[in-house]
Amino acid sequence: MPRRTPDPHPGPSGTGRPRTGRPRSAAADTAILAATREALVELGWSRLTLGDVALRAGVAKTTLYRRWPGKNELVVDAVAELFDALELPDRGSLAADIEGVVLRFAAILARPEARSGLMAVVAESTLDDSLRERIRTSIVERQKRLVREGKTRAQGRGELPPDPDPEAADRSFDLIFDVVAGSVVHRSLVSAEPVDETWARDFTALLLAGLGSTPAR
Amino acid sequence: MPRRTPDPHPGPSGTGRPRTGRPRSAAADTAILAATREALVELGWSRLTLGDVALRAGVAKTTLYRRWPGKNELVVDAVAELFDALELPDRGSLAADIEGVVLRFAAILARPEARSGLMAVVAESTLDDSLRERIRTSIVERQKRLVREGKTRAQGRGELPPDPDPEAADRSFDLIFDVVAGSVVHRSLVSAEPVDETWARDFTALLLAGLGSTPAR
DNA sequence: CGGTTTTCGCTACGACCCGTAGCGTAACCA
DNA sequence: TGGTTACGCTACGGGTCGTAGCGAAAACCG
Repeated sequence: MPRRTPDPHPGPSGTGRPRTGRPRSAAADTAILAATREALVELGWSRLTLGDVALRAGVAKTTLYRRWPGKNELVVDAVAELFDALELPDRGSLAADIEGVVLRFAAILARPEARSGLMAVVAESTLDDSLRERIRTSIVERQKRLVREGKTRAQGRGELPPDPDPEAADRSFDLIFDVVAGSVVHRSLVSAEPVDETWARDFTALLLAGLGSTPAR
Repeated sequence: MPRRTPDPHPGPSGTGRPRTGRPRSAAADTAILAATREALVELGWSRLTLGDVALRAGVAKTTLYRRWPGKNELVVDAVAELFDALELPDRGSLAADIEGVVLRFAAILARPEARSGLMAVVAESTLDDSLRERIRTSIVERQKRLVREGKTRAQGRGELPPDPDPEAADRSFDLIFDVVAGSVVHRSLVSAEPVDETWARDFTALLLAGLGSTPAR
């Protein structure tokens, strides 16, 4: 179930994991990550303690520290699993696809474990390069696939013009990703107002046609 | 200098602040808020302690607790002051105005005290209604003025059509605010890539014309 | 099978921070 | 000059941190 060796936290000696000796329990990994999300729901980020997580997961606190360096990395992995469920629906038109993925994304962000966990680790990552890299590979890069998929699909339908060159295409992917994800996150977490069908429709209209055309459906 | 009585944290007795007795030191307020930002830069959110802030500010820890309920509220106020410096430049066209405010907003977000502080309090606010309200009034609502100002200015120039009714105008304000602020924040903090002139230009083009037209300048 | 290696659960520990209470002093007002 | 509130300081119980040390369990290997 864990999509990669959940991990490492390279043991005190050597880099690669040894192939001899007692293997680590995979069940413990899933139990710990589930317990982390559960604790995030009930306690939020600041009151979440690793001792409590270990208790919920039914493992010793030391076991937890053998696998993750600390709270930050643990929560990144726990939250990343939530976003892996995201998929891009094929509803026949670019507008309908965008509306669909916006609503699905918002549904994940509506869950308390995602709300309190995501922003907290982003905040911590501003002073921790390795944590930032972990977020990048575990969450950000993994979800950019949705933009690539959606855009090429729209180009195949003829709804969007092809990109002039690959370099411009990459810039375009990154820009669209930040605009879509950023807008939904900001609406949901900062403005703290619901991302409902009405908002998704208005947002999609703005993204497709820009400010120039008549706003508000 | 503090734009409102920095606050309350209503004393043990009564609601309004009494007009008798020794008044609170205004200098202490500014010193505490400055010390908070300083500590955010050096320590980040998680390692910031109120004892340390009090030490830097040259006040007793108890003084700090008499004015703010806790770390969350203190950081909200400390960060809010940073965003009050934001202004909307008048560069003659809607596109130039947007590019300008995006770059100014990004410049504030580039400061370490804003980066680590803002996301952290947003994370905490997901389980704390009063904190969310404090963020709303101290930061979010205060900056929406930029959108209102920019949009009405553009309508005056004839660059944007007038809104059909006030209710639609409000929805439009909120939408644009979330898109602009959210995109810049996401690019800057989550994707962790620079908001430079190139990105600001690309973003503005997308916001004005939408995905339909040829992307990438 | 006995030996090796690594993980696991458990306990205990010093270090740090929290948030509050208590007290004497300082500043302002009537 | 009293009355009232803010301030600095000290001290405290309570909680969490991250680590060390131990014996037992679980895999691999000759």
